[in-house]
Amino acid sequence: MLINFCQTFFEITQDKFLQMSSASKALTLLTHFSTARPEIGLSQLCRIAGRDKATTYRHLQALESVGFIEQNPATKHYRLGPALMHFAQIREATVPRKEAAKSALSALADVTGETAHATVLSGTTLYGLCACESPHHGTRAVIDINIFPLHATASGHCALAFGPADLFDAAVSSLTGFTSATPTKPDELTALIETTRETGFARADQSYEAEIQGFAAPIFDHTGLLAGAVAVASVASRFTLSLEHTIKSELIIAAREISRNWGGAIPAGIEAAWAKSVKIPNELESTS
Amino acid sequence: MLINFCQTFFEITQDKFLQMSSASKALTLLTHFSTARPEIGLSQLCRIAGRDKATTYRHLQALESVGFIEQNPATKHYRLGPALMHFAQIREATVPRKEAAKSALSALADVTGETAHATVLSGTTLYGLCACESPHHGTRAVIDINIFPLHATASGHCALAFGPADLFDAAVSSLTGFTSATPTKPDELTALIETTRETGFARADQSYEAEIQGFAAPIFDHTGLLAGAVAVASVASRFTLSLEHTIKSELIIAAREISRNWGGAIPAGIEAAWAKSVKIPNELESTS
DNA sequence: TGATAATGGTTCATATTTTGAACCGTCATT
DNA sequence: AATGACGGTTCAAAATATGAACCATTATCA
Repeated sequence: MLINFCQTFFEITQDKFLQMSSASKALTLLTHFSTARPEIGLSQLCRIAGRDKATTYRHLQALESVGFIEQNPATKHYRLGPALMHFAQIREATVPRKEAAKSALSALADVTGETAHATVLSGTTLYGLCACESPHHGTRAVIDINIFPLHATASGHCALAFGPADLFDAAVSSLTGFTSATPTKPDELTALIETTRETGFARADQSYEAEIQGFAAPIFDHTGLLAGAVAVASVASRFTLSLEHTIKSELIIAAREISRNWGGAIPAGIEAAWAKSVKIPNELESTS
Repeated sequence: MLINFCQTFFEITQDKFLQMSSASKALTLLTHFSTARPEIGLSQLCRIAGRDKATTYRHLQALESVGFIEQNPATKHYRLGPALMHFAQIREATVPRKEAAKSALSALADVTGETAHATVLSGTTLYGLCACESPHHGTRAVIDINIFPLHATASGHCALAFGPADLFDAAVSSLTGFTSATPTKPDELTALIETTRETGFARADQSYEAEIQGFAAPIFDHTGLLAGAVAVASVASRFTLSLEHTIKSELIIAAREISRNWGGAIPAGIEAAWAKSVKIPNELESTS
């Protein structure tokens, strides 16, 4: 998100820097490194970051002094440093993934008044990670399944839409019919996946359990690949357009937060799809 | 009294920070987090870092704004942030040191039956990179990935013996005594370093933890300079001359392999020292 | 319970640090 | 030999960092 922000709103960043601390300015340099562009020279980085050479140089020196950046002695280009490995290990020990998802799910369940849950993709299997029920209503969805069928659940459609391509073969190989609405033909499934890709959300309209409306959004981890999905299961009888809007808005927030906590970020394409399918802006928590 | 102490302590630390950039000062706050102390409150951190509360607070804000720190909403304490996972991923993709070291460490742990680990030197700090325990014995050393004291660990002695000269000053400035065998006088440390240079190995005889014998060999990267160390921590009670011989032989192999994977090579002088202190030839895989 | 001390967070005048245009030396290209 | 791109450096001007004192809450405890 930070990367997108910096690259997209490039002209604004100069103004932005006026109220940034020096440390933030230096650290922002790190966001320009990626697996696609792992090493950057001084002049090149100045151009990318849109900042003065002397300043950029001093920032790099500061970052190098604490091991966040190191210089390739052969090319004089800079790259991310070894200290990052060290701190990442402590971070992972401090905030394990499940723990990190819990707070987001709790908020999601609380605001929507419905049951929220998160799933994790491992190979071609989608496992339930944890669920959070809202005490708001007497009737509510109870998530007690461990393995989520790819073809019949909203989380599964997210995985199929944004995960590795080989998932589709795995899905069509067992198109079990759970309800009358379960997609049991490959074409039906393809259409649902296509809709999911267009909107950034998956919707399962009583396709796994009758009376349950499922909505899901994808989550990504540090590999940059789909790591799982976050979903809300609501009772169909009290479903409204207003609730749908709330669920979608909150799913975006939750998907962003969980991805962030897992060291990943929502790809720009999905953010764009969300922006189109949900009208309200969602930059609430940035640069607070 | 307490005030006096605080002020003198403060002036000392202040000297250390005089020539540091603001960004470095903010980033050094991160070094106070560890698996043993994963969350730190504001006041507590001020005491640990010996800095002003307002300054520390602003530094934390800066770090939080870029995701290097986050606040536990429940306790208001600070902990390492999610951005570290992101950058560590890119770093590892750029320079896959950890991956490169793993296989060698695994073999080292397997053959010696003891715990093997690798450390990385960044500035004047020696970080733990990864550890590999052998399932061979019930009791074994457990390496809590952390910062390795230069004066008290075998890896540290390797760094002092074969790394940059300014490490020695950094080491003598904090000669903390961990056990009765910890070298706490510069002269003692100098002697140990000298032995390390002569043999090409460092040996830490219960100088960091009681009952732990540490052996280490230096590893070098593409810069031609010392990059870190590879070490074996064995339980003192089952230590024998035969095991020492095995450890040294295997350390040579591991140090060569890791250095090679990191784009470096063992300097001829150290190879010569090894040849003298371990009788069997170890030129098995060279110039293949 | 009420007094006390510790906590996280904020303010503002002071002065230190950061900043960037211009500069230097080197290297590869023309 | 001229050119331009590169990494790196300098110094006056200006934005930024600093810390003592302050506020509001929250333990702590007599």
